[in-house]
Amino acid sequence: MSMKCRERDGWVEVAGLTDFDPPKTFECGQCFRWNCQPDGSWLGVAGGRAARVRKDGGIVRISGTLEEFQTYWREYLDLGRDYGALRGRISGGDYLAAAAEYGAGLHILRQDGWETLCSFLISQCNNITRIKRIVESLCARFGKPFLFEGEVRYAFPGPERLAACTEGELAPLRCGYRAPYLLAAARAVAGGGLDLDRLAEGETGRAREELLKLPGVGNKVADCVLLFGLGKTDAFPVDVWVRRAMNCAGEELNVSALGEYAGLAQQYLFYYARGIARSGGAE
DNA sequence: GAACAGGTGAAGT
DNA sequence: ACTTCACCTGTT
Repeated sequence: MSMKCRERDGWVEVAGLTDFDPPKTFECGQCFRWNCQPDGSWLGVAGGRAARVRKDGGIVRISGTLEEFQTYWREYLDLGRDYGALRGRISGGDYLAAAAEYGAGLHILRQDGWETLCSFLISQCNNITRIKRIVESLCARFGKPFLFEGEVRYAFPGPERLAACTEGELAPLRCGYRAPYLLAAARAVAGGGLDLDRLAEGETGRAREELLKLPGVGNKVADCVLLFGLGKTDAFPVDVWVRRAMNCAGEELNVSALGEYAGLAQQYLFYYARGIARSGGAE
């Protein structure tokens, strides 16, 4: 897998990415700030900046400079990992094989831990539309504004900013009983009691234990934060969709045997199960 | 209007 | 250890 990049007309063009599919990556439920635009590009905000991503033929285009690509987007989009090779090593029966085939091109984004924690606290018992609305509202109210393509966008607010809020100030977000969870998480991170960067460097199980201490963080949210926000590819979040997929997959699928990249298998299962449901098939 | 939606935590068996 | 229920809100 070789990747060739060059900068042209405000975009970075990357050739040779045979296993990166923007729609699958942005629609597989891991992120909430990427949206498909009328022109077919995906517009997103991450790391206090914004970009468009698109793929035409075999060329992936990411707006911005080569410098920005090399220092941020390349890692964020996890373009250096050979997903094709990983997929070849996943084994767990016919259902998982079909799911992996279906999800080929999906990448696990290397998102910010704090943003991921907040996003998945908000996600509980919620649908994607509302999750996205609440996250955007949170950013618009408390995040740092910046210009992108002449329009104002908002960075995800840092833990210090949120820690300074009262529950009343969060009320307009309409996130209901999740508001106190956000505040507690913000205070833990801003106060230094919870160091997400340090957790990312340590062992998955240890990081999980720490996350589970937060109110509103159970197994599902903790595993999503580990996988999407702390780079722990062995984390395996189980939600309603994955549960359904696992029922279909039967005993051939042994989660504990999936090992270091169990999380990738989880993403394939999630995307497959939900994709089938959306296209009207049985679960 | 009731039921439900990508969960959690407390309380009851 | 396993089951049931309330939790805030928006949508069907």
